[in-house]
Amino acid sequence: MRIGELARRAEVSRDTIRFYERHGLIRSDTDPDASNSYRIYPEDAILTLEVIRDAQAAGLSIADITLFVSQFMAQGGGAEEMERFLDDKIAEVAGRLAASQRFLALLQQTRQALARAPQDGLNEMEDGAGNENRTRN
Amino acid sequence: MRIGELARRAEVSRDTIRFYERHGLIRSDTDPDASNSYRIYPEDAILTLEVIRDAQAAGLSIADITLFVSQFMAQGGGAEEMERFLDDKIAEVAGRLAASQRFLALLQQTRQALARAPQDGLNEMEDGAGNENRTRN
DNA sequence: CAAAACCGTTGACAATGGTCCACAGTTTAT
DNA sequence: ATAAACTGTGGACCATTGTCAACGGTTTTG
Repeated sequence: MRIGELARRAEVSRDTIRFYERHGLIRSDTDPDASNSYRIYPEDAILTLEVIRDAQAAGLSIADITLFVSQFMAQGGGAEEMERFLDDKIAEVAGRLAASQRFLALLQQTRQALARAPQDGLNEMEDGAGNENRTRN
Repeated sequence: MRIGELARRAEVSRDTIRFYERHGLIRSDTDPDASNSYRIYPEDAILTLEVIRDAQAAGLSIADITLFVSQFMAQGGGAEEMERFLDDKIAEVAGRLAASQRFLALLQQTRQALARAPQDGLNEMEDGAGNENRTRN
């Protein structure tokens, strides 16, 4: 598949694909019996792009994702270095997940309070949902 | 409290606090009966900084957090605009949360495969954990 | 009373993650 | 066969989220 099709199917821009490729996240080849310089992307590039999306949502940098994808897509023995890396990232992502859940709850509380009291602001929020307002600390 | 104490207690740098303040996330006052120009931060700035941390982990930009915090910390009637904003952010964060969970599972699978097969790479991963490898799509 | 630690302001710098533009060549549709 | 759509390359540019260095003033500590 060529870059345009990949871009359409994975819903990212061509420039983004090239950016990822420069950073080692995606791989492509040239068709040897072609006179052009067009690059051919494997089908699984779509999957890779989906993984990249999720990894970014989980807060990983391009550099980290590069490392992960190379391990994930490769056949390569287990290095201890890689184990440490994965353990680190698992802890990191789990932490961010917890923070996101806290924040989502806060968003939802705030939304509820707004719906209940379209007039007076949010101080209607009953402290029954983890909102211990430790103002005096 | 002055900036140094806030920085220590909330575990962010002074520069970061000033950066947030310039962007309207944090508020402070000057002590009127003081000859200096030192700013005084309220106790709840610590809470605000904690919320900022969670919100960032959840993927919000500074601009979005500014909007949210102003609504969250203020007494101000419910604008429909704010309701739309909150609904948007709830959807966004929920989406990222799901993506993060998918990615965390992938990380854990990869880690497991690495532990099980320290030699041969990951192709030992049995497809029994949501790894439908739709290469031909 | 000094020195050390703190404070505010300004402006430069940096890393990250792209996006855009101009150019020239290639393929596809009409 | 010709226009429209696609492709690669190179480099400039952008927003975001801070961080750092320098300067002069203030407070606290020894």
